[in-house]
Amino acid sequence: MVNDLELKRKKPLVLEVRDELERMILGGEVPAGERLNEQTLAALMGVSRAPVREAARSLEKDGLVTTVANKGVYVRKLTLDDALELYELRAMVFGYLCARVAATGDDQALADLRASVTRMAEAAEREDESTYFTENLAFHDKIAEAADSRRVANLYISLCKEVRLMRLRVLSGPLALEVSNQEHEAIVRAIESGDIKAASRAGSQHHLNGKQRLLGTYSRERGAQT
Amino acid sequence: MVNDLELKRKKPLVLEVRDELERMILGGEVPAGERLNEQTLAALMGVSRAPVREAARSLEKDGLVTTVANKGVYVRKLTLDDALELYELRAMVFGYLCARVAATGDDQALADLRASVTRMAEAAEREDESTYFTENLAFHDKIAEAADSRRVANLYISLCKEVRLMRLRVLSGPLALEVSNQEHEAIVRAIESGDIKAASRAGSQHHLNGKQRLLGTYSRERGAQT
DNA sequence: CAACGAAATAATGTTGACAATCGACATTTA
DNA sequence: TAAATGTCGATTGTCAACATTATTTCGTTG
Repeated sequence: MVNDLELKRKKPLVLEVRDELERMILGGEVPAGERLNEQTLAALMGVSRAPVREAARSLEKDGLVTTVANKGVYVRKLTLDDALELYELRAMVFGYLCARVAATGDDQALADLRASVTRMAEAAEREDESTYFTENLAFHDKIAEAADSRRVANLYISLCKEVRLMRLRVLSGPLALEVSNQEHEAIVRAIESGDIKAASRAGSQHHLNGKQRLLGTYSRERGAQT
Repeated sequence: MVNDLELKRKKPLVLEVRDELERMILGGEVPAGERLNEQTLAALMGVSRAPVREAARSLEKDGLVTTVANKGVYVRKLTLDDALELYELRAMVFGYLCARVAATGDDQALADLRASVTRMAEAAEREDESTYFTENLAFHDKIAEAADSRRVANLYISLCKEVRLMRLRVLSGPLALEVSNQEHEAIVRAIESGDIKAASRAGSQHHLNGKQRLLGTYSRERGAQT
């Protein structure tokens, strides 16, 4: 079976499958707790089970799925406590990354970060949550890249994906976007000033504030439901 | 005792292979940077290539090996900078774990920790580095367990294994053992007192001190070599 | 003699088939 | 009727063989 999709593939097949699965999970196409059937997925993507297995193991590495022996892999279900822990862990790691960026100051990276903040400000102005969401992810990825520490950067990116499992739009409403981007602004300023401690604090605080926002939305939802 | 073997066989084959590979790597049987040949290892252990592949991917998850597409998996080679970063990351994560143990205070766990410190003190007294080394690992694992946060605990255990890739005996000499165990004592005291901040500080400081000890041995070695 | 290139070699990537295992349902028995 | 047990179906775990890719070797050529 020769199709154009096969001709298009330059990347290893496992990565294709991995990205597709990740997209399905983070996009919410498969609900949390759902089991991923190997041969069903393999047939769906027109590949064998082996790449699907490997991709699933790769996703497990990022905490997106959990594997149970002889039973299969399940989309991870996050409890509120799990999420809160992830926020604290992310805060620590992100603070570290920001500190490193401040220490190794790269002009090009800083310019990119500034531009990203500007784009987010514009999106916030237009109340364009979708664009803000995408640009927000890119901003954090840029900092991870600029920190020049692949090990920690990968960890941070993993943690961000894990959090997305909850599928909560903590950043909703024009005010939330505005406040969030002010924190980005503070982070960039701290990095620009070269103040390592300040950069660490600003980075940590950003995610700790996110944790508070999460708690806020949760208690509001619980209050509204009951 | 054939039954014991049969029962042990119940353990998933992949885990058997994984543990064996991990032992070989951390034990130094295969040097850093060496390529792991799939079929050679498979033949060596009397299994197929599939379990070896999966085990290798599992080790990659823990940062012990790196995979290069179409080339194979290599035992990870740590630079000094990598190691220093790992020490800082470990310090943050361990501080978090200690804080959680202090917050959730479990009497049984605390008793175990105290007993562990006592055993290390005895080993240090006897200048029994091997026993101290083993008990030291167990002590840190116990804290990770007691923190009741599997996600972070797994991360911490991974980081510890990664550091061991350098195969440096930072803890050598009776004085080093003594000093190190005083830090353990301080950690346990902080946890017992329920002072969350103090526990976090003591935990972090323990690994930051380890970082300094690492730097010390490195500069000494470099000085001796040149 | 050096340098380039093609064939040979050896390794990983991928596949389909077989075996082991688990959960569910049916059957038997007290 | 309820508990225990046996059987069946579905799914993961494992294997050996094939395809593809990277490396090495060796012969040819400038």
